[in-house]
Amino acid sequence: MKRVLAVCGPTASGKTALAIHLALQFDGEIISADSMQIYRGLDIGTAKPSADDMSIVPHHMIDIADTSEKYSVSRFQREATVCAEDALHRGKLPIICGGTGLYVDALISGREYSPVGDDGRLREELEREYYERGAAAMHERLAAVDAESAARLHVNDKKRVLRALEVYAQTGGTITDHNARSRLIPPRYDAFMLGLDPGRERLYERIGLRVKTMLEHGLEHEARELFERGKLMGTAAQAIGYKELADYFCGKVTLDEATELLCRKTRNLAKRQMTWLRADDRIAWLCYNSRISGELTVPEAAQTSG
RNA sequence: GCCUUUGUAGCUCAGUUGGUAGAGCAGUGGACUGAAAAUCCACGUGUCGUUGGUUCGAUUCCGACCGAAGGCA
Repeated sequence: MKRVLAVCGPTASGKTALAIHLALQFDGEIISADSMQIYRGLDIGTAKPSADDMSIVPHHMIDIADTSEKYSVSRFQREATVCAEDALHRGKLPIICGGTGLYVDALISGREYSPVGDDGRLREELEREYYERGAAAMHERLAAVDAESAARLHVNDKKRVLRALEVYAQTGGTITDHNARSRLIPPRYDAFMLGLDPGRERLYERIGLRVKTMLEHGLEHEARELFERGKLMGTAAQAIGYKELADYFCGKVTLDEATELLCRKTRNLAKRQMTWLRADDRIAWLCYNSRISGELTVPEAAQTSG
């Protein structure tokens, strides 16, 4: 089976630096699996690799969408697979590097997403009904057609309840069936997955420092440009940093408050990322040593544990 | 110096007409199949500022003291 490498870890754990070292050592190319680095213009706030980094090692799946576009896992799966295949054909080692666990998994595992996407109209309609009739009513409706999904999903899990209803309405089949079939598809790559875990305390400290650096590097200016041009829509509007600063530009909060919120949201994100990664037993966790700069060397990377 | 307000969970604050207290946020754990930097779920003992008094019983009433904010001199 085709072999690939994956570098996983929460935000600010040093993935980018490690991936570049590995790419240089093993003649690899980096495939970013990050739902926000996808977007052109979200540079500082997403800690995108520098132009230098990208000139040393080829990077894929970065700057491929406009911030006004919708993006989705399924599109990522399609496009990133093309990149990985292309790299393999050229004899390069694909190194998947990114903090979006769902995207990493979408590329490695065989799992396929439901053939139907977000049909704007239908989703709008479901949303409207959700507000008119309430969460319980929608959950009950799901239970009538797909009892398993209903049992699995919490009544308040609006996003997933609505998606399950959407899939049923468009395909006539349940998402439960689709998922079951999807699970049987073998993985598309033999992936060796490395995990980076600095530990909670150190991670939070690094996040604080990173936010400070981002602001020094002009995050406010970058965010203001996008904000004033009304360019942040859909998925990109969810990007941490940009949305907090937008509240500041609107005068809803002070810059200090926005900064504090930015740090907090990033910490919340890192925690969720760790929850996702911990549940993945394919990951080999690295010994995270005292080199907190993130400049891990390859021999250190080879010292896997767990 | 006097008067008023105020002191309850890491933070912001509810509350108990006297029977030792609860929300939001933070934090921790978990989930996650076309929004995933999103979304959802679970977890709340803290000398109720200190110290006397009244009371069967006080965080709740009264006094003193300490801290904070405001007002008057």
